[in-house]
Amino acid sequence: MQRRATLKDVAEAAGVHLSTVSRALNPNTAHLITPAVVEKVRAVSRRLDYRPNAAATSLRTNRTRTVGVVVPDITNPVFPPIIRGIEDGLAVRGYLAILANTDGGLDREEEVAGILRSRGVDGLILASVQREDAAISRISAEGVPVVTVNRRVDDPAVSSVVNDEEEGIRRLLEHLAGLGHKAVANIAGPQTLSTGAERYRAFKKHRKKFGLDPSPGLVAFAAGFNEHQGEAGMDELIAARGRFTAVVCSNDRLAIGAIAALRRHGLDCPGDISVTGYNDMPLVDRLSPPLTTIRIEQYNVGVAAAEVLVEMIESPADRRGPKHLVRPVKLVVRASTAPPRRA
Amino acid sequence: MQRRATLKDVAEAAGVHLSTVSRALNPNTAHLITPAVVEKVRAVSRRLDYRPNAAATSLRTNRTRTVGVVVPDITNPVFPPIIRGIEDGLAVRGYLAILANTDGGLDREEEVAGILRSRGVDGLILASVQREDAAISRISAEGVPVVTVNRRVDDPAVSSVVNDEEEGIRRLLEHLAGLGHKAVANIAGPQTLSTGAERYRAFKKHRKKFGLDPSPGLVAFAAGFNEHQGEAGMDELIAARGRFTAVVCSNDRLAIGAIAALRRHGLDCPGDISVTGYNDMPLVDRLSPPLTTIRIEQYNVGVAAAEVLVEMIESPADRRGPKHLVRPVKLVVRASTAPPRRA
DNA sequence: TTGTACGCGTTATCAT
DNA sequence: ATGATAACGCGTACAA
Repeated sequence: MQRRATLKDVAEAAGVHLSTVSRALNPNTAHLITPAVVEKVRAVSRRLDYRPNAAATSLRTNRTRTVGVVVPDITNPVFPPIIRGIEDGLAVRGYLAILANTDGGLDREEEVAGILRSRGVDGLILASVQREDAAISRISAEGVPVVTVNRRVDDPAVSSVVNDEEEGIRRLLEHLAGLGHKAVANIAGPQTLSTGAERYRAFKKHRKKFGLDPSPGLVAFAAGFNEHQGEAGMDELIAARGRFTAVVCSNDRLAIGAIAALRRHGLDCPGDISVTGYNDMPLVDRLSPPLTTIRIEQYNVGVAAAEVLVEMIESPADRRGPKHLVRPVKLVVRASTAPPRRA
Repeated sequence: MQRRATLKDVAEAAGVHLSTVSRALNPNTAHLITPAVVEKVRAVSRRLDYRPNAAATSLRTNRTRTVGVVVPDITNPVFPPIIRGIEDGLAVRGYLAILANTDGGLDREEEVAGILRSRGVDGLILASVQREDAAISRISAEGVPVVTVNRRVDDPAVSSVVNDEEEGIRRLLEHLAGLGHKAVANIAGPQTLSTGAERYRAFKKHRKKFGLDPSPGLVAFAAGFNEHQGEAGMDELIAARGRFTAVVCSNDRLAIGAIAALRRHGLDCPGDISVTGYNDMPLVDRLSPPLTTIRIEQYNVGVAAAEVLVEMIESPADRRGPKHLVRPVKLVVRASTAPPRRA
């Protein structure tokens, strides 16, 4: 493993001073140098395969061109497309992503953010936040560029890129009402997460607008966005003995669990009960039945978050207002929804 | 954004010399310092929330405690669990992962590896390699710690952590033969990838051992590990008009496509044709029919790769032999396989 | 046991 | 237009 070439090596080989090389190689300062010299330096640098030492650069500049990306769990199918968008969005701007998982814990998130910060990341993209997230508010207030993605914190000072939750739920209820459903139940997600809370709020609001049965027994709250909680939620709805012909689930995984529970109770989806999801995760189009759901622009949400963050990083700290982007969503109708059975 | 505390700040606050602080805070050198002083320094350091500047440290030590993780596409459901294993394996050893996607291109992989190296990563974990991968062989030969995961390169000098492909295919064929199948077709994966090649080799070998029909018309080669190629492969098998009652697919995504093609041809799985996958990706247990497949220890493979890499990084360069780990696999029988229909 | 001093590879300021 | 030089924050060989 031979030593990597440094500025000094290039300078000696090119017969100029080290600082001349530095300037010639830096696009922002190359104009200060005689074109011929620039050419020569470039040639030598290429010949020696010179690569700037990132550690030295960031020691000087206080920049790493690296950002921390924090997710609850990369294994959750919602996140990979978002992460991919983030990485691509960062890459075109010359940034790299360090990825970390928190498993949803608030303290673990703070710990991870700390580790990332001491590695000198230029900013943080967080998919792991809860609505009340004091640590994140504090970090952001300290001037660290931060943007949340997919979810947001209640504190409006923290930038975010999220999906149009209200419109998604509205479209689902419109679809179900259009099919003739009068009583639509809801398996709501965790209310500590903006996604769970906003979808639930939208559910209540638009249920009323579409004239659907407002009985409180038609709502079950899931403690987490997973299949197990979806099963439990459906069990709860059935045990409450309310009458409903459709269930809006706060995300796809809850819907998958809900459908499994229906099956366990000898009920057919969509024959007896229609079920909807949210997110349009990979493979939900291949389930049985294929899931009617809301497609979010997972990839674009990621790209947008990267853009917002890089802009924050590269703009002067003083005129950095928080930015809040809301991405559009789309209704995808598949076979898990059908008109209600005639009474 | 107030300035972060440095060694100097701590030294002044503690009334000792900067180098004393450095030693006191470094576990390897703390024993050189009077316990009382160590205590005091630690206290002050905590009070000032001192965090070593990673750039400065790595400028001195030539270490970043960061490794590059290169995958074809994080969006492919096979990879997230592996990546999660890698990250957890790295984290406990104090390393962080920078993630990058290549979309399968060999030149893009080399480019990415270059970017990562110039960021000073201590090593590389590659899930993206092809069997012939000159760039990787060269990088590894230059002394950069490298380990491939899930796949391997033909060059045995490059360390790897892979799954027991032969045993997986053997178990599948044993299962199918046990059900009474006599003619089992194969949708083989890309032969440029070790997974595709090894599974195909094992298929030929064990097909013979189990006395199954060896007709060449019973094999279709897929150009990629995706649903689309699975459909095309099944179309090809059907068009070839060979007789078979089961199809072993080189991975789950091919199997998903194959089942879709069967349906398109008016055939039932497993009624008319049994189908098997490989990998046991998330959600394949919820498909219709739930997929019989081989479960690989995705998470553990990742953890093992992290271990191997860190060991390479931290052991003296001279006695670094390549290491090759093969992880066991498990047959998971679900509903996509059944006895052949009576002739 | 602790202090001194140098250098890691850059960027940026100053002078020429 | 280019050269000299200080400084970024840390680790460590050497001296005391």
